[in-house]
This record gives sequence, C-alpha cells and structure tokens, in this order.
Amino acid sequence: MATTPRPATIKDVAKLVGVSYQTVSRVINDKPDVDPETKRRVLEAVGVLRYRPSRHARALVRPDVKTIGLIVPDVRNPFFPELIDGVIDSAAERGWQVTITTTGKRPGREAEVLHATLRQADAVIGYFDHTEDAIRDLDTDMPLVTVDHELSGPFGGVRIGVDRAVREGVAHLLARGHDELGMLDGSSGCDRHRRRQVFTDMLTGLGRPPAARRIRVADPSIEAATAAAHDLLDDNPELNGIFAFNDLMAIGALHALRARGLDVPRNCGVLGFDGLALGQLVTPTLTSLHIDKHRLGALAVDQVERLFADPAARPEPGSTLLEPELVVGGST
Amino acid sequence: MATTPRPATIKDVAKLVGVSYQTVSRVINDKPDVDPETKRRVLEAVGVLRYRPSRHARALVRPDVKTIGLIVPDVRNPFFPELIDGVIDSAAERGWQVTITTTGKRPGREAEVLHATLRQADAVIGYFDHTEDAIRDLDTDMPLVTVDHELSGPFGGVRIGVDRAVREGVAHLLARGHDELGMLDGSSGCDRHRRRQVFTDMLTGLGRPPAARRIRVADPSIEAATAAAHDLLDDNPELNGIFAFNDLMAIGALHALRARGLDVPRNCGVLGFDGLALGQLVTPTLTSLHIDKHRLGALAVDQVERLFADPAARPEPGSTLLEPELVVGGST
DNA sequence: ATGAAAGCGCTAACAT
DNA sequence: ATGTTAGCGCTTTCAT
Repeated sequence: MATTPRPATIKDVAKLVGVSYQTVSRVINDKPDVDPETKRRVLEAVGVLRYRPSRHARALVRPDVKTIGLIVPDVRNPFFPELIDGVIDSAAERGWQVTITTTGKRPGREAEVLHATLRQADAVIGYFDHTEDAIRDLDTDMPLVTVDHELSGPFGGVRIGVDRAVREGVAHLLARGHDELGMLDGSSGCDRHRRRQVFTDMLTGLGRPPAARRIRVADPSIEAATAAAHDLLDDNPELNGIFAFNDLMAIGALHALRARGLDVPRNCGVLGFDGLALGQLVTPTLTSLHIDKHRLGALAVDQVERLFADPAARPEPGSTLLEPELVVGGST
Repeated sequence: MATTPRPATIKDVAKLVGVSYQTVSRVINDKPDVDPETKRRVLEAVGVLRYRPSRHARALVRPDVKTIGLIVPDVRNPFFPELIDGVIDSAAERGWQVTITTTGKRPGREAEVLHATLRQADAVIGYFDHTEDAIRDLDTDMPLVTVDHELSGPFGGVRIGVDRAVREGVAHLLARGHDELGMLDGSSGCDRHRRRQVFTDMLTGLGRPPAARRIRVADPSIEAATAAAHDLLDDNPELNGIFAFNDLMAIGALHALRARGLDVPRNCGVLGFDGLALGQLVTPTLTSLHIDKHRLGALAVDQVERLFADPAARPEPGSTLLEPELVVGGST
C-alpha cells in the first residue's frame, strides 16, 4: 500500500470507514447526532489517511477567512516590523490573516508583485517606494490600500504628514542653535523629496536658502548615509546640524560625525525621521520625528475594512493622515 | 440597481455580456480563440461588476499556490525579521506564499494559534518559546516544522547549535582575560536554560563552578536585562565578564555597565548570542555568537518541502542543526 | 443516526 | 469562436 501522492479527501475517509461522506463531514465539524462509535472510527481513519479538509472547498460553501496581502520593500528594515505588527494585530482582531511579500530584491517589479498578491488575497496593503508608472497606471478599482504613497489615482491610502513635522523638526534644530543646516535626503521612499522640499522651503522662507551642496542624496541605509555624511561634511565643514531623511540615515550621520571626532550634539546636531526603536539604542539617542507605525498599520486595515464593505468606496484624499511627533533625544 | 453585497461571479459577467460563462473563463485566463470584440465586452463587464475570480474555486480545479503559515512570538523582536525574510525568500523561490501570525500578545495560547493557523495553511513553521504541554502533546502528524525547539515528538524541526557555540564563546571570554564570569539567562526562548547549562558545565569542568548568585534570569529584553545586570553587578562587584542569553540582554548589560561608569571591555567583557544587526550599532559593537537567521528560515522551508513530498517524512533528530559562529566585536 | 442530492465558482475536456 | 458537460471537495437542506 504505497503512499498516495494525492491528499486524502473526505470521500477516502468515508470509504475506509464504510459510511457516507456526510457522516465524516459531521464528525470533523463537530456536529451533533453522530454515534460515538462511528465518530471514533472516523477520527481513526482521519489519522490513518492524514486527512485534512481542503480549505478551498470549505471556503466555497462557507464564509471565508479574509486574507490581506501586505507588500513591503524589506522586512529587515526596522521601520517595517512595527508596521507589520500593526497590520497583523488589527487583522487578527477581525479574524483575518495576513500574507507578506517583499519587493526589496525585486525593485522594478512592484507592479508584478502587486498583481500576483492581488490574485491570492482579498485586498492588498502596499508600501511602494518606487513610484513606477506601472503602479501609477493601475486599474483604480483594485482592493488596494497604499501606505505613505502619493498616488494620483483614487486609491484608498494612509499618509504620513510631512509638512508640519519637518517644520517642527527644523524649528527645533534652529532653537537649539543648530543654524548651519545640511540635509541627507533619501533616494527612495514613498514621499520622495517631499521632506527635502519642505526643508528647503522653510529655510528659504527664513531668508537662508540652503546651498545645493548642503544637500546629499543617498540610499536610505546606514552605510550609504555614512558615506554621504562624510561627503557632506567634507564640502561643508561649517555645518552644525543635519536633518536626515530617516533614522537610518541619521544613524549614518552619527557614525560619520563620530569618525571625524565631532561631538553630537555639541559640534553638530542630528535630526531623524521615523522614530525607530533603534534610535534609542545608539549614542547619543536620536531626536526624531516619530511615526506611530503600529497605528499606521491599523489605519490601513481600517481602510481595507471599508473596501470590503463597499468595494467602490474611496477615501477622501488625505482623509487618513498620520502626523509624526517630535521626540527629543540626545542628538540635538 | 443597488450594489449587490454578494461579489460578482463568472456567471454574472456572462449574463451581462450575453455569452456563456466559459467564454468569460477563457477571457480572464487569456486563452486563445476568443473574438476580440467579445473579449472587449467581457473585460468591460468585468470592470463594471468588479468581478474578481474566486481563488478558492480556482484552487479546487488547478494546482494551488502553497501557503506556509509562519508563527513567531513578536515580529518587532529584531531576531525575527531576519528569520521571516529567510522564510519569505525561500518560499517565494518556490512560488509559495507566507502568512504570519504572532503569539506574543497571546502567550499561553500558542496551541490555539497553531491550530487556527494550521487550518488556513498547508504547513506551519513555528517558533514557540513557551514549551507548553498543549503543544508538546500535539498530534504528531501535523505538517509542522518547529524552529529551535526541543520538542520530544518527532516533528520536523531546525535547531540552533548551542553546545559548541557556548563553549567557543566562553573560551573566548576567558582568553581575553574575562575570567570572573556571570550570566544573564533568558526566562523564555526555545532552548530555555540550555545555554546556561553548557555555561555552567564548562566552568565547572574548568574547576571554577559559577556561584548561583552569578546567574540572573530575566525576560530576554533590553529593559529587563538592564535591571538584571544591575542586580548581578550589585551582588558580584568582582565580575569582569558577562555572558548574555541573547544580544538584547547583552545590550541591556552594556547599558547597565555604562550607567555604572564601567568601561567595556576593559572593566567587563560582554558576550551576546544571536548576532543581531543591531549589535553592530551599539557602542562598543557586540561580540556575539552569530546565527544565520536567514538561513534558519530557508532550512525550515526546506523541511516543509520534504513534508509536502512525503507527509509522513520526519527528519532524523538533529539532522538540521545550524551552528552559530563567534563574531568578535568591541565588547570583549 | 445516517444517507442522498444540490450547489458553491471555477476550469477542462469535448462538442458544435 | 463559442456552448455543453462534468467534476474539483466540501457543507447543507431534505429524506429516511
């Protein structure tokens, strides 16, 4: 009796026990009115055959567990675990499950990943950092909720407030006496260059527009930012404050400053963005514009719920905006 | 014409277009032999009705995308994103998807979570840190692969080598002159107290068994470990080396030592376990027994594949053992 | 307490 | 190029 490659079905179990397969159905669903002895024999057969009910066949005839597909660039980027945690928690409250897909190793294939995920999930929550035409041009009717993304289409989305936050952060730097400011901007990320725009506008409004050489663009990682910070300081030795696109880049700045023997915040203040837990572990601790990432994930799930209730529903633009909060650490 | 709450089916589309529903099937599956004009009209109706093919009905009649359920305590613990990344990458290579569930907020319910996940996935990879009877006593026939777990049952599992690693780490501490050793042990985690056991045995073998007061048990988090490290140092001021259950606890030790004005590694060396990326960001960088967590995830997926090939397959005990590697940082 | 029959939404032969 | 038929594995009436 060789092991059948095909998984056992409910009928296989029924045949083995010698009952009709509805009886088996009753047993595995714990319905009443089954002879205890019959039940025992069915359960035994289930074990022997390694029978597991097909969730697909089941879903066809009963209300199904909803599945949310979550797409992020890279789960190892410490920003995302917290977001993921928020999505999972919120989904779990509703009895939904979450499948995660990453695009990091496949940039330029975000649209492809999105479509594949859409096929396996009831709705998708996506954080895309390469605003590609492929995504921008997508059918607007998909059950898609974007996170922190400036899509032109009427997608449901949750956004992170940038303008007020950056102004508050820069004002804080200035108030602490960091008035010769440079910026480390990220080369990818959802709101690409928006943070830089506000930074520049604000300083310009104050009558001191930043020279182009005071802004460096780099991959938003610690390593790339460290190198970029060195460049920045090479070209602008007078700097006494750095605004970084995110906390990873801010940490890179910290590394570069330490390597140069400069004290933070005495010689140079550093301001990050994101408020990663990580920022509290480095020395000095990071001052940052803190995003409640768990909440961000929860808000996205809320949007999904609205989409389920009414597939045609589209949130008002900017209806779901999460404002970062300045958390002052030791780096300013 | 009110919006039907029930999602549109292939038949709804067919009716609207005035063709048989198999024609619709052809269109949405991009089969040949469809009149372009018919195709156009079908696609239009698909848009109007927001029709999305049921993945369950599809899965019933075609080879299905496999789903792996991954259970971890807490995605925010930096150990897990790397593990998750390994699982996702490995699964993606095979065209499988991964759903993630966390138990952290529901300790004591690991068995419950496991069963729920099992119902929604084709196989489960689980990291359980509360070796409960409920899990220990589980039906041994489940398609379950445990990670770093000492289950008595014949589950497929991947393990982390402890003995050789701890010996190597402690030998390193001693070689660096850290010969008055204490340990911060974790109160949870898969191989609970195994690391402590090897630590104690080794020192005992060297003729210097550690006094009980030189070992503190705490929740394996930075905060709890910081407090525990203070206790440890209060009671053992002569210590010049600390072996921590994991990197988070090692970082806690670093915090406590700094708060006490002690220099690491001059006054006291610190050895961690896990080799988190995080350990390279703290000052000094952490010496740690590095686990290739990405690989760990990949190995688990390999086991799942074996389970799919032969549901009765159970790996040889210890057949899948991943040996940590000592990575020397600045903390020793 | 158990069986028979219908049908969930879809794809895959097999017609025409 | 399109329609007909069968059947995937299961739950649910409805009988018996």
